[in-house]
Amino acid sequence: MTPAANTLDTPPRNARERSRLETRRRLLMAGAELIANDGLASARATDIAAAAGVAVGTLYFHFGDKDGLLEAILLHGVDLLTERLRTVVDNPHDTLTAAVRAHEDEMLAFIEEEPTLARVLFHNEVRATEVGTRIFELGVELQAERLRAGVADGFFRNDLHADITARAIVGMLSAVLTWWAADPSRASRQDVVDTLTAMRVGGLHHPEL
Amino acid sequence: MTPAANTLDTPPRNARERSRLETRRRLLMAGAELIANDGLASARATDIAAAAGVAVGTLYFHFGDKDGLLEAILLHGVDLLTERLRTVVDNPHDTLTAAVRAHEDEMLAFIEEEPTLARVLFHNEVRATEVGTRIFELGVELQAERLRAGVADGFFRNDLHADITARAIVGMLSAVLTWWAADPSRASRQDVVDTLTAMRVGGLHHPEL
Amino acid sequence: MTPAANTLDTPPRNARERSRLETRRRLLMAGAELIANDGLASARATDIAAAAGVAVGTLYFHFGDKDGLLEAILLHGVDLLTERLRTVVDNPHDTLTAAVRAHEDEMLAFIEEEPTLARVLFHNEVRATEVGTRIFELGVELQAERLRAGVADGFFRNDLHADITARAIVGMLSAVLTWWAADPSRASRQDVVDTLTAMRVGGLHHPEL
Amino acid sequence: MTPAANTLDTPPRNARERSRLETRRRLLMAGAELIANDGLASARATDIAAAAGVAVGTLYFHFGDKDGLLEAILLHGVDLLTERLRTVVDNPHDTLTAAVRAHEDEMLAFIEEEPTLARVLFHNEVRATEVGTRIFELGVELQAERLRAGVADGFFRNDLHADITARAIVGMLSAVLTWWAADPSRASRQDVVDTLTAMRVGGLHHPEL
DNA sequence: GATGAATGAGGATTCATTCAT
DNA sequence: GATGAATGAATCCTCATTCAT
Repeated sequence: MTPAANTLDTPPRNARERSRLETRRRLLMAGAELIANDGLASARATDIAAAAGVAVGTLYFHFGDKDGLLEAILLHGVDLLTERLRTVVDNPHDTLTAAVRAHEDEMLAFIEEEPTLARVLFHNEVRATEVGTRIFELGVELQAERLRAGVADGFFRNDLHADITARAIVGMLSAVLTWWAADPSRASRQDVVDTLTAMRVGGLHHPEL
Repeated sequence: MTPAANTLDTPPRNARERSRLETRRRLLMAGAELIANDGLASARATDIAAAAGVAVGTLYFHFGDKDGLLEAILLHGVDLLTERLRTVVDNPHDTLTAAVRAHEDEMLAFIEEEPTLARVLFHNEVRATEVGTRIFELGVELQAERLRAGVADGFFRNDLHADITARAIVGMLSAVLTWWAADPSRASRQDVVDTLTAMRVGGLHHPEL
Repeated sequence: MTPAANTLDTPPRNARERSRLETRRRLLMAGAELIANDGLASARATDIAAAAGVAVGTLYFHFGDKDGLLEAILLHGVDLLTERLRTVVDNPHDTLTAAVRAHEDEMLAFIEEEPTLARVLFHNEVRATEVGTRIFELGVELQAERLRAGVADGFFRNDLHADITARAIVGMLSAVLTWWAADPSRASRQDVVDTLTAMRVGGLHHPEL
Repeated sequence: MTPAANTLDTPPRNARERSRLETRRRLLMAGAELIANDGLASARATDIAAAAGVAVGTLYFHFGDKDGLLEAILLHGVDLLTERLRTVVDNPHDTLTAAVRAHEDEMLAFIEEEPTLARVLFHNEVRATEVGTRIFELGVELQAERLRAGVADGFFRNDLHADITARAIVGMLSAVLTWWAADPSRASRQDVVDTLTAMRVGGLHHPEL
């Protein structure tokens, strides 16, 4: 019933599909905007649809329910963020510190360049949602894998529990980025990056180093 | 109209006051129980009152509104936790690691001994609340002060921004403790303490050490 | 949460309970009125509450949901009808025909004296409901027992299947009474009673054959 | 705009018309299937079209609206059933009982051989519909005529009111057949036929009385 | 102090139907 | 003939809160 979700895989074949994707995109953006500004609970389905210039039913046609819209927004945000981070990971870095710093830097760049999306992705009310939890757990999972890889490569100390450490890192990032995304004027980008990098590197390196 | 909030300061004078405090206590416990088990949104005011064996109106008499009850529960939890942590802080520790470990240890002990209260205090849905945010910010504030003191004492590196670091630490603790409080069988207490301690100590010590 | 349902068992103890029962009664009657006149689907919860002079929430407080109200109305109708029929059953009748006729007569009397309730109880839209089906099946059950008793007493032929026969009888009554309750001017009470009695007692052929 | 309704009268002239009729048939069958299994309210127009392998618009092109589809299904069912019953009526029967029995027998045969269609034709939810009522009243009308003919021929007693009796008979059949069509394993075909025949011919009392 | 019946604004969701392509 | 994305009026139900007793 719901139209195909994979927006990115195949280019629109015809005018009708192009228009459908355009409508979907408008709903996504309007939803992100309202949620970022008013909060999740205050963002009524009707308002989002109106902001997107369509009828409520259209929102439900595309996303099933309000949670479906939220999920689509979050996944889109994750997609964009992941894309950016991939380029960081692919580039070689001389030191662990440099690698971590590049990572944090990219995150802050994402927040600056996609402030609306970022304020939804990093949002306490959203975080408390079922969908939000799923995304958070996804992040923990990814982080845990990266840690295990780092341990296998000998970069990280192996006496830490990857799952718990991963959760600690994601929790730390989530708290700081949520705070900063809500109002980047609270601290300079440099300060945030410095602090997060120091926290992550200091905690992870071999104690004897 | 609302009875004095400071329940703990002065002992009940007479039978009437004792009964009032008893009612208040029952509401507090029933509220914590329902919120811990069903979540905040599912814990209806009416249900909490029923679980406490009183009428809804009584809940409103004692706490003003539902948020008032939540706040009272959280403050009670913070009280108990603070009490425990004070003994840790007052005891001298040989090393920073020992001090931090004692701190984390006490937190986990609190979760084990007051599981219901802990599952409210460390709860994503609660965290997203206005009251929950206030408590969180309180924690950040305390942590920041402790950090600043540590820097002044020369224990901590002074190139980190206390506010951001404090937020990172509290976010990290919040994420891990919320996860562990929901189901302590997920990881051994030892593992959690080890990981949190390593994260906090590693990130904080002088790089050259 | 829902107030005690047994309205008839114990008299109201105090003013508050008396008022509660009065509200409940008003909702019951308003619901029956609107359903009887507009049909089930057209009788909006808000309208019923307004007709009863209370807020919608009050309807939900008393009956849980719209189906709950319908069920209460139907059970009330069944109660009244059963009460009447009991007096018929208790009175001895010389012949089977007389007994059956008295039974049908009482049903029509009920429809005449409680036209609103009757038009809900005997209503196609209501009949299609889950609750309506339950009530219908209740009638089938009762009829089947009566038949079995009649067979045991030697009044009825024993080569018929009580369950199927009971369903046939109730289906027949339901169709005719629904039709007549909707507009009693369609046929004289006498004609309806005569026909139903004849059908139940003797079938279609000439009595002498 | 709507294609000619009389599908059966004239054979399709060309490929285009054949395809149109095939589409119509597929919608009819898909509709019957979904309504029979999920109920009328749960059978969405979109789902029916999907099950038929066409777009919703096609359903509306062929049947005008959802009620139009339902009506077409019911009329098709009535057609098939009438066809069968005609052969019964045309055959002479020695006794009234034999005639009635043959009639009931044919009905059950129809249910067994066209279970899906039968479960739509004999369906409480459908019965409560405007279209369903029309079909029901059609049955009552036919039955009344047959009764009047029987009285004119001297087969039936003339002291019964044809209209009321007809309604009683159709109500009885409807209730029993709806029940049996939903699950024929509930009773043997023989038992159902026996009971209905006995009810229609002779009533409940001992035959010899 | 306690009670609990009553409130009613508020929002998500449904789904038959349309019409431009 | 067929398509299917878009429509939007229509209703149910929730639940924190109040206040007369």
